[in-house]
Amino acid sequence: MAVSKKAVRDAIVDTARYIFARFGYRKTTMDAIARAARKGKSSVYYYFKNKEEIFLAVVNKEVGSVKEEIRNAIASTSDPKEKLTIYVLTRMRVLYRIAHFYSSFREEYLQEYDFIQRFREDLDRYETKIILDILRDGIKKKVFSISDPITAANSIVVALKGFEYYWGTEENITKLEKQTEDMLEMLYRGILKK
Amino acid sequence: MAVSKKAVRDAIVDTARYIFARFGYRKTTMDAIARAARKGKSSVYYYFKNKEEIFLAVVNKEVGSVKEEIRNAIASTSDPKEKLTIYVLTRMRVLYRIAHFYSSFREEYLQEYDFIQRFREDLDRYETKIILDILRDGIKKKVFSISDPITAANSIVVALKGFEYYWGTEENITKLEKQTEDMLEMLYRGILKK
DNA sequence: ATTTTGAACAAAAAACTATTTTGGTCGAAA
DNA sequence: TTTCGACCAAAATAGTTTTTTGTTCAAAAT
Repeated sequence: MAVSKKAVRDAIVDTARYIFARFGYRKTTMDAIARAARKGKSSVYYYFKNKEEIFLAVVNKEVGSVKEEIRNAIASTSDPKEKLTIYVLTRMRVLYRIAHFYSSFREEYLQEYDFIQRFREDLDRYETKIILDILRDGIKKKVFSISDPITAANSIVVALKGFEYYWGTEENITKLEKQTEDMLEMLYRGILKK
Repeated sequence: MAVSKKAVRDAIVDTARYIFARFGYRKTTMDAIARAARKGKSSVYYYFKNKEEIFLAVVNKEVGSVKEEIRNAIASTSDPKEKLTIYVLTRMRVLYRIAHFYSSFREEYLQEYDFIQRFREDLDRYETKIILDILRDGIKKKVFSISDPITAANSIVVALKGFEYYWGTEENITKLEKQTEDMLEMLYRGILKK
């Protein structure tokens, strides 16, 4: 056992990631994955039950990376306002980058696969929880004034979803970053006169 | 000329609306439209150049109705805050209703048709303008305090887009209404402590 | 003059068939 | 324990025929 089973599995996941990104789910073949991983096709089946399991592994790892990247970004400060800003901006950039990396999926009928739906819901819950934590911390530290943090967190998640539409069309991220900062400013100050 | 040419045209548009809603764009046939309008297939061509022109007429009328419904709704008050609330809630309800009426389009690959894209952009500009007008009026009336109303209007449009995602999945509108009101509350007050 | 329609036709979609590719299995070899 | 060639059924693709559909047009009806 020169290399561990897990190491080979991980290597396959890493190469599969590029194949999936370039060809989408449907047009990616097991043979292509195997060849890219310098393995026989049936060897791949020694590590994975089927195609869906490979894809799930890819997505799982991707989600893990996203969460870690965001976690690292918001760890840089303890100021709630700053933390929320960094969270929202990082989230926007990371998801924009991923949407462009997996660009081939745009022309695929994604809603067919219901495990995608489940991942979205999972990510939504994760987002809501992070935001909620930041909001609660901000309330405790007397930075935020929010009567119902859970509701507020949900609203922020919904509002951030609005950017999704532009990931496909908008080619340069600068505008989106500006737009994100603008929305945050509004969120902080509100628009009502005191 | 018992009935005007325009009247017949309008009647065809009205019946075509239901056919398109039930079958989507691609699966709607000229023959089906003609039969539903109690006309020979070639008679329809006396009123419309082709299939796309009929569909465009349907969409145009729909957009007109939406705009009118919203215009009527926000005419009920002159208070800026109330007006913005009514606008956002009405918009949510109207678009939710339309998304459900044209439900067959969900399984159609809509992005193929670029005239749909143009309608979205048109509606976006319309929305931005309405919101901007309300914001400016609110500033003048010392109800709102906004440094850059154009930017704020854009941000609100983006945030409202977030609801779009739920039109397909969410079956009862009550949750969405509640969610909309929550988001508005946050928009008004902001979350920062003064 | 305006409106309607049946007949006709090219283009597109659908149905069908033959062929190839692909996901997945298994037993043997390394 | 890991790799892989051989194999198979199912699915995708390519190729062909048949049917449907969008559009035109000249003639008939109003």
